[in-house]
Amino acid sequence: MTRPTMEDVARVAGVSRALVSLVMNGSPKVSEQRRKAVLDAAEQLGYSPHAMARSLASRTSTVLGVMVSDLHNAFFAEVVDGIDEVAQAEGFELIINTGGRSPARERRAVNGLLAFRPAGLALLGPVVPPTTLAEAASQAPTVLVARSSRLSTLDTVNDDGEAGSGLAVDHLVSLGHTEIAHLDGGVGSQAPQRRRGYIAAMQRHGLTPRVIPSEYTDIAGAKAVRQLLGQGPLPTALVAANDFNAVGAISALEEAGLRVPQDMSVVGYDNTSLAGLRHVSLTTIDQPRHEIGRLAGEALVQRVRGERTEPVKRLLHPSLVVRSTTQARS
Amino acid sequence: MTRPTMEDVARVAGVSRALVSLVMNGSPKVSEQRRKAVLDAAEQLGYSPHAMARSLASRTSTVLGVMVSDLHNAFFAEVVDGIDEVAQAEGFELIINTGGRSPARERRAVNGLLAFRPAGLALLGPVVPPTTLAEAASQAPTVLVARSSRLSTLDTVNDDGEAGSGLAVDHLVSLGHTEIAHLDGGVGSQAPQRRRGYIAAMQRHGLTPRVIPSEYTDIAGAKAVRQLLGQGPLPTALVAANDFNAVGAISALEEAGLRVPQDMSVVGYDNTSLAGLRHVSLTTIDQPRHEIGRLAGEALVQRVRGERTEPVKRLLHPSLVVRSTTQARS
DNA sequence: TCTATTTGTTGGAGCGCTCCAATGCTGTAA
DNA sequence: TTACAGCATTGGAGCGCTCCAACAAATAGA
Repeated sequence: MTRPTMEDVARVAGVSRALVSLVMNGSPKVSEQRRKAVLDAAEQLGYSPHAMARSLASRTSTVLGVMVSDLHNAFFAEVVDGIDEVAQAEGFELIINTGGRSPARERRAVNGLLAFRPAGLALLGPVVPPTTLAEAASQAPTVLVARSSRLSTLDTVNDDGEAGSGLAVDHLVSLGHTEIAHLDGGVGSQAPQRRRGYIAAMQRHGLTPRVIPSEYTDIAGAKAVRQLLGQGPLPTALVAANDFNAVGAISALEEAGLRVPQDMSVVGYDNTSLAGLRHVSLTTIDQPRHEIGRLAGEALVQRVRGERTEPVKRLLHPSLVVRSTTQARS
Repeated sequence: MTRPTMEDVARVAGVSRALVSLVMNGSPKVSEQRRKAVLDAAEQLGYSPHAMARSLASRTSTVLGVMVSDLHNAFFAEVVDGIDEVAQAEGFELIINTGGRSPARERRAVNGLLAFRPAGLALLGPVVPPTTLAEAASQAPTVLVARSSRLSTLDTVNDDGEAGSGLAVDHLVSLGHTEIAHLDGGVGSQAPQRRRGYIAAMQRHGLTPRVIPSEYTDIAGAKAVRQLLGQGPLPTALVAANDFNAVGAISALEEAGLRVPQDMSVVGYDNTSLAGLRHVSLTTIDQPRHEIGRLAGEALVQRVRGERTEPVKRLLHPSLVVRSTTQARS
């Protein structure tokens, strides 16, 4: 199981180890004849360079460390996919671990990544304190996803949750709605931004905001609606905290004999695969998850290459996806 | 940005580099006094060992390579999560890349992982030909997930798709159903197993199988049902290819004025987050995704440690999750 | 013709670590 | 006293590679 080394290839090809190194790195100053001899020998022996030895000797790294706070979450899985796309295109490898939402575990995860002296670090939805972020950033170029930070050593990439809620409100207003309530995401990440965006948009339109406490689950969405039903005058439209919350809300509405969208329009948030099902067909706000990943990857690569030293704080524009749960006010 | 090395720590602590190495690896034969001096020096300098240098020098690796054919797929994301759990517990790191469902890209992905001389390799849903699998397995202990192989050098971990469909049929039969059709998954992975399981279970109960061609999407599920509606006598129950297919089927049934489960029982497959939504509340078959990941991780660790040399072919038992889309035949 | 320059090739040092044989040391038995 | 453990500690070789200075050979310029 012991694999051939550069030394072995050199011996078979009848050249020096240094020449093999040049060939492996595609140096132009190698004669065609020798290059062929080396490649043949490598092929014959089944040789491929040892990435760690190369990294050690060259004092460079092609590894990007990725800490995912929660891989269960489809959002992060798609972000990783976006980072991976850039990494593959630019010749980097991803080394991933997860933090399990606990600051202590997350810290250990980040240190585990740093032990590989990665070229860069991407932290997806980290829950560690800012000092830990600063510490990480001092060891390797770092990009933060789904968490903002004012630290000037960190790049950040985020969805503009405020703008997203604004889009939802604008859409409903354009359909003639004026009584629009928001089912709040509570402690969920991005929930404050979404609430602020909702309130700001309502005020911009001269309407009165109405925030119903809820959470990022379908159960909570249903509960919030049942509560709303017992509270006097109903709104004609809902801006839900996210898609799950929206689906819960819709089923509670239907149970109460209200039809969506005839009696109530509902907008979700996230454009999960759920929203696209024809059975659900939910009007929602699309967060460009893959794009977020790609931008995070690109930000990292730029820093690693020294093409940029200024921090980048990117706020991505979400977009409205109109499906069948919204219609003009009757 | 250049980090301290063992040499630096040794100088500060006033000991040799070798002693620092012993301390870092928790050797028992180091005096308390020196150990403390070393740890203090390390702390002061912010030193942490260089994982790649360690790996190179010790000729061992703590890296597990994971090739995911498709990270978009929630199934694989959860499997990775399971592998990660074992890896963290056993002191391994995961290095991940994706194959994008193309054999050529997948091959490159696997070679990229092998360049790091990982201790083991996990291939999740690979589409490469068996020879490539054999090649990979000859370089590092390898476990295959969501793909079977008779190769004796490979461990495999799979869900028992045949048993899963069998559970669905048994459940429906126990509810008094005899006209049970299967919406087939076509070219989807595991679809043949599910079909075979359905047919075998029907025959076991002395019933006539009826397979309707379809696919793993809600659109296809709806289409298959519309086709079924125009084809004479209806079954009273459906075993769908997967959850998405089932949801599509249900919405087509409802559009046609049939109620689920009163007029038609429907069973899904996969127990995705979708199925659990109260709005959907789909009776389905649960694949132990996390468990699959854990077992894959464990299989790998065992091989890496040399605790086992025999190949392991694990077939996990899926389980039935009864929700609201099935009821006794009226 | 002889010296410069270019081109292709090579040996060796070194990346940060581990591991082994060898070292000095203290304590105990003869 | 000498011999011999037993123990903590150390120097050095080496993991597989890169990179640099040095080199021989071929080419160009005078």
